[in-house]
Amino acid sequence: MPRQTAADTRAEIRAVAAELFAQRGFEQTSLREIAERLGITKAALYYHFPSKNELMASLVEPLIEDLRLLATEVEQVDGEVQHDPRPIVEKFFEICMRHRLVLRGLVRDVHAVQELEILPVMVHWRERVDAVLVGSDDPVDRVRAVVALGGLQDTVAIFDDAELAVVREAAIAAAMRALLPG
Amino acid sequence: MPRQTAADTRAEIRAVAAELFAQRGFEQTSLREIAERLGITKAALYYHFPSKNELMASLVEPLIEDLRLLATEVEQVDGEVQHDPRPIVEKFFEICMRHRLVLRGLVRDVHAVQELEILPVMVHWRERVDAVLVGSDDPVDRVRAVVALGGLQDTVAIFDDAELAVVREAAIAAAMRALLPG
DNA sequence: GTCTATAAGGGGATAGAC
DNA sequence: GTCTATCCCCTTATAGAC
Repeated sequence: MPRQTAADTRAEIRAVAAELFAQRGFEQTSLREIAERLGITKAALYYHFPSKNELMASLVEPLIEDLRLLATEVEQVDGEVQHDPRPIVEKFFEICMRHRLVLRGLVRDVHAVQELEILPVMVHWRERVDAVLVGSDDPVDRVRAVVALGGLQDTVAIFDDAELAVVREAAIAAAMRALLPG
Repeated sequence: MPRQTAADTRAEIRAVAAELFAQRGFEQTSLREIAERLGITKAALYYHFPSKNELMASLVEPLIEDLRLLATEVEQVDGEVQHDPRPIVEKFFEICMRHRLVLRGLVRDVHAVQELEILPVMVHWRERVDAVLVGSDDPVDRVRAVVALGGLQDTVAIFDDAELAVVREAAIAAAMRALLPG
């Protein structure tokens, strides 16, 4: 079998891109630097991805999809039975963990998010999850969900991977308390 | 009196820069665009600020100073009497409000923060406030402060100015609950 | 699949006229 | 105080050879 297939290179480009994006943000990561790390040239990147935006979008799409799935899932359950917020909070934390490299990149550079037009999409799904969590779309209620989920997102962005495993339960517990009506 | 003094222009540059930085992040805001909005040229900016970094630093310094004051103040009170976390949380929220334009810029582009070498400083003061709030510097305890203060910071970044006045009390209450030992 | 070479444009910054 | 003109670097992206 070949030592290096197109699929391999594509995966390696995505991995290096995700790492650099997490460190510097999208706009500050140049195709030159991605290529240098892989020992290939910029031009070679264009064989695998038609543009830098397409490359970025291929990293962000799985996060968007997971948020969309969470929102639609919790809305269905919400309509049928009395919901318990804890599983939703836990699932949101897992999504942040799974996509933490991309998330750090997004937090560090929202400009790319605007260019890719994913900001409205993300805000949309977050708002729908917020509404289920607090049972209302009034800002005065929603702010509890913003503090809870925003606090979790910051936790994933601030602590390193080893610490995250340790603080997981305490972070979710803190978010649950933030959610309670005052 | 003159229609346009140096101090006026300097203040206008800072105001426009802060607004653009909040929208786009630091690196994505070019001197060209700042100059265009003011109806002057890039070169004219260099009469008022020696470099782009100096201009950015002049926006961020007041925030840093307020964080430093908060940290040193709460550490002194902490040593003398049993502290009540609520005034600290309220003061942190006020600082976020006062510097919300700069804060939005920082959240959107941490690369400039690295370049200006203010990230270690901010992390330093945040950590010291965290330690006072939870009475420990163990990550498992500290994460409660990260969720609480991070949640407040996200609130200021997400809601617009009109909404912020309304959700203020609910946000602080949610942060206070996140802070409680689990 | 990857290369070299190059186009086209934006960035920060400076010199010197007015 | 602000201008015009310019420098040099870096960026994304493309054409065409191998």
